[in-house]
This record gives sequence, C-alpha cells and structure tokens, in this order.
Amino acid sequence: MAAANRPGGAADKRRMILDAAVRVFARRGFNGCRVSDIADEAGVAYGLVYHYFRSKDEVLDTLFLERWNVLLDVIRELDGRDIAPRDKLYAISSFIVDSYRHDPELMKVIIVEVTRAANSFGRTHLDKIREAYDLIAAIVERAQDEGAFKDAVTPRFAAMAFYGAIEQVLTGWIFDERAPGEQEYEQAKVFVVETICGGLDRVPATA
Amino acid sequence: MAAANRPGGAADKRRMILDAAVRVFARRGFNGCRVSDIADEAGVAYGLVYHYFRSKDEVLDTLFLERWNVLLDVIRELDGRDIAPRDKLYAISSFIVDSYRHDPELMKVIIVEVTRAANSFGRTHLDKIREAYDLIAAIVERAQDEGAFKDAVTPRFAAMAFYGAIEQVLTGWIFDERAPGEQEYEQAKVFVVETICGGLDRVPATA
DNA sequence: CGCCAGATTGACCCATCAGTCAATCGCGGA
DNA sequence: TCCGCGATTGACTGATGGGTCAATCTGGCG
Repeated sequence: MAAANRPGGAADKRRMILDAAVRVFARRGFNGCRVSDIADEAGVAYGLVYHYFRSKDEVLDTLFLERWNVLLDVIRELDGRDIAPRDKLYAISSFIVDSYRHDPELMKVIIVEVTRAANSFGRTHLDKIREAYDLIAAIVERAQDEGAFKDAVTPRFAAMAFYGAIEQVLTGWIFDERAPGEQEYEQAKVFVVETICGGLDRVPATA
Repeated sequence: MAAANRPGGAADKRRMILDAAVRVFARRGFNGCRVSDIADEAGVAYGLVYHYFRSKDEVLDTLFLERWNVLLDVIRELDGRDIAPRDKLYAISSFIVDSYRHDPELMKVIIVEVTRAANSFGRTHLDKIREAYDLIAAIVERAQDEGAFKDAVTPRFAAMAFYGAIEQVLTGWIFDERAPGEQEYEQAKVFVVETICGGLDRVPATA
C-alpha cells in the first residue's frame, strides 16, 4: 500500500476510475454505459476496474456514499449551531446548490441514477436517504417547538417539501442544455428558502 | 380493426400489454425486465409486443404520454376556471395524489423510470414535462399580478418548488413498503398547498 | 540480485435479451 | 365455402457487455 501515497500510485488509479465513472454515468447513464467505457475514460485497463470494485454497481455505490455522507455531516454540523432555523435551511440549500455548481456531473448521477432508482439501487441506500430527511425534519420540529415555525404541517412533511423543491431545481438544471449562471445559483438558494419558509400567499393563512 | 371493439379483440391486447408493462416496470424497473416478462405478464406471445410497439422504449413512451397528457388537460381546464389560485394549486395537488392512489404502479413508473430515461431516449418527454411547469408557472404569475401571491420568487421557480414537493411525497410513498392510508392521501394534498402557499414561518417575512 | 505482493493488463467466456421473421390462426366479407 | 388480411405465435439470431482469469509488470526489501 506504500504505492498509495505516490502520484500514479494505487489510490490514484482508484480515484481516477471513480472520477471517470462520474463522467461516463452522467453522459450515458448507468445502464447505458459499459464498464469498458469507464476504463477507457480513466485511461486504465478493463480488469483494473474489477481490481478495485467488486462490480459495476459498487462503483455507483461508492460515488453515492462518498457524497451523501458529506451531506449528512454538513447537516449534522449545522443542526448543532445556534442560528435561526431559516438560516439552517438556507445553509443546507446552499450546500446542495454549491455541490451542483462544483460538480454537476456527480450530482446528476446521484439524483438521476441513485435517488430516483426505486428498484435495484435506491433500496440499498434508502436508509441513508431517509437519514437526511430525518435530520431536516428534526430541525423543523425544533423550530416548531421554539415557535419559529408554525405547526400547520408535520416536520417530516416539511422536510420532504424542502428537499423536493431543491431536487427539482437541480433536475431542471440537469436537463437544461445551457449551464446556469452564477446569479442563478445564488437566486436558487434564496428562492428555495423563501418559498418554503415565506410561502407564496400575500396574506398569511390564519394559523 | 372491427376486432378492436370486442372483448379479446385487437385493441384489448394492446391495452393488456400496456397494463402488464406497468406492473412489470414497477416491479423490476425498465432496465431490469425483459420484453418477455411483459409478454408473459400480459398472457401474450413475445412477438405480439412488437406487433403493437416498435420497441421496448416505445412501450414506456406510450405509458408516459397517455398519463401526462391527461395531467396537462386537467391543468389547462383548471387554469380556465374562476377560482382562487390557491384552490387551483390544491386541485392539481389533488389530481396527482389521486392518480397515485388510483394507480401507484403507473405513477411509480412515470416518476422513476421516465426521469432516468429522459437521459437517453426520452428527450421528447422533457418538453412535455416543461409544459406542465409552464402551465403551473402561468397560474402563479397571474396570481402575482392579481395580488394574491407575493412576487418574492419567480413564477417558474414557484412552479418547480410546488411540483418538486408533490413528487417528493410520491417518491416517499414509492419507497415505503406499507401503502399509505386514505387520510394520508388527503393530508398530503393539504400539506403541499399549505407549505408552498402558507410557508413554514410563523411570522411572515416582510415582503 | 532475486523474490514476493500487489498492480495492471486485456483477451475471453457465456449468459442475457432486444428485435426479426416465417408460419399459423381466425374472423368477416363476398 | 373460400379468400384475404390483420392478429398472433414463439423459435431463432446477433450483438452486447458484465465478469473472470492467467499472464505480465513493477518496485520495494532483504
């Protein structure tokens, strides 16, 4: 494993395969590409993919878990901070939008190939995905207890609406040909929170 | 084509294939099933699928378009009515939730498989999907002009948040093993509108 | 220098499956 | 009764692609 620390060493090749997989999955879809496409894109022999990963599935698995765990950590860290609930939601929204800005292809793969894959893949990662909902729901619940949020809807539901809104925005970007501008990213962060927290109604409902 | 009107006639077989495809796609996923699975499920010979459809893709295509066009018609019809914007959104929310209640497997296929397919062969569907956004956005825009809705966010964005929230709720049901109860369906319809229109904040933002 | 372990290679195996097609069926009209 | 044509059948084909594996390379270590 000494090789792992040098450029061109083992860990690098593994990383190269993962990065190549992101590009290939994003371009052709998980089912639409061959393992050899990944190997070619990575500039590596076919068999090496199977040296580092048990299967094609495990490559996607790894990509998802790597990123999703970061998201969970961020939410957990935020949850601990002493800031307004609305700011917490803004921070989560920011993190996800910035994740897309930083690596749209990876987010595309996660959203299209994993999050929406009810069969095969989603099943494995359901708990991980639910964990994110639960953490967001917990933030909402505390906000309701503190009186910052109304309790017209359940925390779990609010969490879904919040996450759903974000994911839909990303999905819009994913299927757009043109890349979003910088100000669109910033606008999206604000709009998500503004919609979910502020609501569309001019006159607030009697709650 | 006279046979089309009798039970067991031509149109019936076509319908049986489509219905069978829904069940099979829902169970194994579009990529995870074989065309022979569809034929078997429909109680029909393999080749007949290709008598009625050019390809496996076209079967999925047809299922999506059939349902999505109904949705578009409903939204258009609603748009013309003289009711409060919030009620229009509630009606849309109701229609989609009821669609799921009525045929969860079909909605599962549309949400899960079509989105993924949009990558490869479903480019056509993107326009159809966008059409729904546009119609919802138009409702929001008019509401803003009339003063019923704030204009803190763009209509297009509000439409995405709204649709995203609904889709996420359905996705939650799809992933859940247990089927939702009747009251959950009704609650969901209300909660979507309550969240998007009413917002989570107790104190309305200064808009 | 020779050895070992892990890295790397890519040809090959073989199960899978979308799509084809020639043959048969059966209804409705003449 | 017979004919024609669309409906229906299912064996077959051809390609595809995930996964295996035996051979080769490399570089550190004694």
